[in-house]
Amino acid sequence: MSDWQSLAAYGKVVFYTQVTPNRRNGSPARMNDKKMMTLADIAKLAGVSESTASRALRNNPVINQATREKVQQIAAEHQFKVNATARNLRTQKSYTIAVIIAFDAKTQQTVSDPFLLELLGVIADELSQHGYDMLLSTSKSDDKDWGSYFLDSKRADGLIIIGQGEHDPRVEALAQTQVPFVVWGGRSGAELYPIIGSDNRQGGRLATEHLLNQGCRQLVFLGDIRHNEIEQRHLGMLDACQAAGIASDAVQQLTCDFTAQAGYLQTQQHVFARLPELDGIFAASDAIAMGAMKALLEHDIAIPQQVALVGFDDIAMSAYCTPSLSTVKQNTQSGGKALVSQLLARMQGQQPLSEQLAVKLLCRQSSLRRL
Amino acid sequence: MSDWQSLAAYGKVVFYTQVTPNRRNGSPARMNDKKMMTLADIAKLAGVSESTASRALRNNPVINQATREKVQQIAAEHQFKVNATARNLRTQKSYTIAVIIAFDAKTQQTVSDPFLLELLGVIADELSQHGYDMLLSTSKSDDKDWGSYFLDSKRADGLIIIGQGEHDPRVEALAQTQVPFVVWGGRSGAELYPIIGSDNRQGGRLATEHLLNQGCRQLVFLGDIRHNEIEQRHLGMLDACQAAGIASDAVQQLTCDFTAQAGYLQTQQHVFARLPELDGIFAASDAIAMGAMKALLEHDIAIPQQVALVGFDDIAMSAYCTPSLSTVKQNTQSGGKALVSQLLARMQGQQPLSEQLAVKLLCRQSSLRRL
DNA sequence: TCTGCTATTGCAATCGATTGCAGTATCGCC
DNA sequence: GGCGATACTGCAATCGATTGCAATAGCAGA
Repeated sequence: MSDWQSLAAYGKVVFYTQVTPNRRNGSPARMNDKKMMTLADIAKLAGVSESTASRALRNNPVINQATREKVQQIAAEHQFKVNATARNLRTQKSYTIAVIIAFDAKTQQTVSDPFLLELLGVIADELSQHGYDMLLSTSKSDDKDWGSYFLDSKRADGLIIIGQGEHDPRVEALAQTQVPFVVWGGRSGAELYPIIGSDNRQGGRLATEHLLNQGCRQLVFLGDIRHNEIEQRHLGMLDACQAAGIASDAVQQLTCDFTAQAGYLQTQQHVFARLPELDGIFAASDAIAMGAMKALLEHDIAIPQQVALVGFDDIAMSAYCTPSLSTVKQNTQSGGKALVSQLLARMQGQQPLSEQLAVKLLCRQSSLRRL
Repeated sequence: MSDWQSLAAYGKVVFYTQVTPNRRNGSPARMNDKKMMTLADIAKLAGVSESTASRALRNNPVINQATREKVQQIAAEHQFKVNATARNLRTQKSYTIAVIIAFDAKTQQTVSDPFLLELLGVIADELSQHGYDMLLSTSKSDDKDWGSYFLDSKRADGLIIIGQGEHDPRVEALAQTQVPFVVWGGRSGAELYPIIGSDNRQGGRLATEHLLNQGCRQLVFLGDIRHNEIEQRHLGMLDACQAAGIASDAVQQLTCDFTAQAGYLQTQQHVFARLPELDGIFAASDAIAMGAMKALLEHDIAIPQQVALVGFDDIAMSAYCTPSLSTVKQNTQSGGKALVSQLLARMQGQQPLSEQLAVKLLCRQSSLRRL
């Protein structure tokens, strides 16, 4: 922001766009878009009643085949589109799912974590494949509580909540409702709603086992364990240590936001002090890991020889930093699919399911000591 | 995808979520959410007519202050939310803007470029601040043409089209309509619709001047100039070279998608051949630049001493790779704001404006030869 | 020719909120 | 006490599509 102050001088360049008079209404004979076609117009043109027209357009077999085709053809000719609002009102459905990206109240920043965005993309595709539109909301101006805003107002038929889910009272509240929703995140235990997420604990275990295999003995965990998912990753780390007979005080946990910057700062402030004993870092996200990597490299600490580093997520950049980042890959593809299919199932009154998706360790340069 | 085949063995773990009987309908006395409150219910409870209730809720001053407060209070007590569908139908507005991320038909991949996603976030915030909902659509299943799908069906009141805009016939077609829409991208000349974007040519110029200042003389441009924005960046590069009296054949342009992978591959395949003469690379995006950086480092080419590198966008990671990436920063904040405000203005019948936003060169390690 | 079906189509109510216009108090003032 | 103005409220139409139920026509079988 302040970065941009120097630009005040530039100002911004504004052009007046040349506009066509907008009366390019096709050939003179046809007057296509006079006002806006309604079903009634189509019915009239086809010489049938509105009800017949409606049924014909929806391909209701009770209507004579010939009639159906005729109506459909006329509708197509006039590029008639059913008014979604009217339909929604009548049918009491919106064919829309609201996706809510909830994030920290403190770091009032816009959705940023690359992983979440990747997941978001998958969800978008998946929803559209099922014929649903997607209403996106970053719960910044969230005085309005989501549930009622989207559901009671009939803006959406269901909710998908993603975003690093610190225990959110609003979600708990939703669970008391019969609102259909699913959450991306980590299972904390006995939630009353379906949670889809990676097997974070297993991920933490895999990453840590790998670090231990590489000979690391003094570890740091970078991440905020107040978040369910992160807590699970941390627990997985402890699991692995315990299994390997490593003393629990050999693992230090440093709280850290989901940004490269946070990873960088935390590393500078707390990690260097523990050198040279410290020899392994497990970061709760790739962004954090990349920040840590930067800090380490700046201080000429060899990665992975001196300190081995593993991240989480496998964002696109991970393979392209230097050294390339070892990480625990989350399967966004099946994650997005699961979220959508569970929600849809739930909307049809089925029993809600939680799913925990398998993860996979990708060993790259940042942690592989023996080639 | 194939990455995941090995996981078939894992399968996925599924839990049955324990569900409360859902009849936790508050205290026995009050029965809140029997069916679903409607305006009529509120009116009845308040002892006024529907029309009065409606006006009261909208704070229409024609209604007695006391009446208004009473109705509002009752509505609040019962957590009544106006049915958006009904309102939209009646008022013929949806208070919704559709954001369309159009992308290459060939690289059928989901929205991925970090820059676009950042922009998307800003737009989301901005829209919600103006009281609009945001309908997000990745134009993958785009047999349905956007314009009619969203506008004619009254799903949205306006369109924002972002995504690396290769000349898209669909956009041109939209311009012939009176559909309100704005586009993020580069000006190609005489568009008939408002385009908001960075001053890409200036950006290209700045980046190139900087490279030349650092002593580079043989340059490569990595990017697909069929995209307006990229073409402008390339033109800016040529501008700078010409101004500096550099022969135009000293600049080679290599077509490249918007991914780190593409940047990596192109660098491997075509850049190495031109070493050691080649001494500067200007990449059309930071992702591309990071791919190129990876390839260079793998071949032990010193950055910036041997080859200096500049990207474009200033995505979050740019500052945290090693060496940190010099880049041309686009101002997503004002970009998003401009898109929204122009669209809203246009929807109110105002003359559409195009805007070109100032950019800023950030010199970091990847190009700064003298410290 | 009459009855009973079946195949089609249309009538009219409905979804829930908004709003132009008309109706009813209430009040001031002559 | 009477009249017009002012301040509120309510009636009823409307937005555009969907759908239960009734209506009509056509046809076969008795």
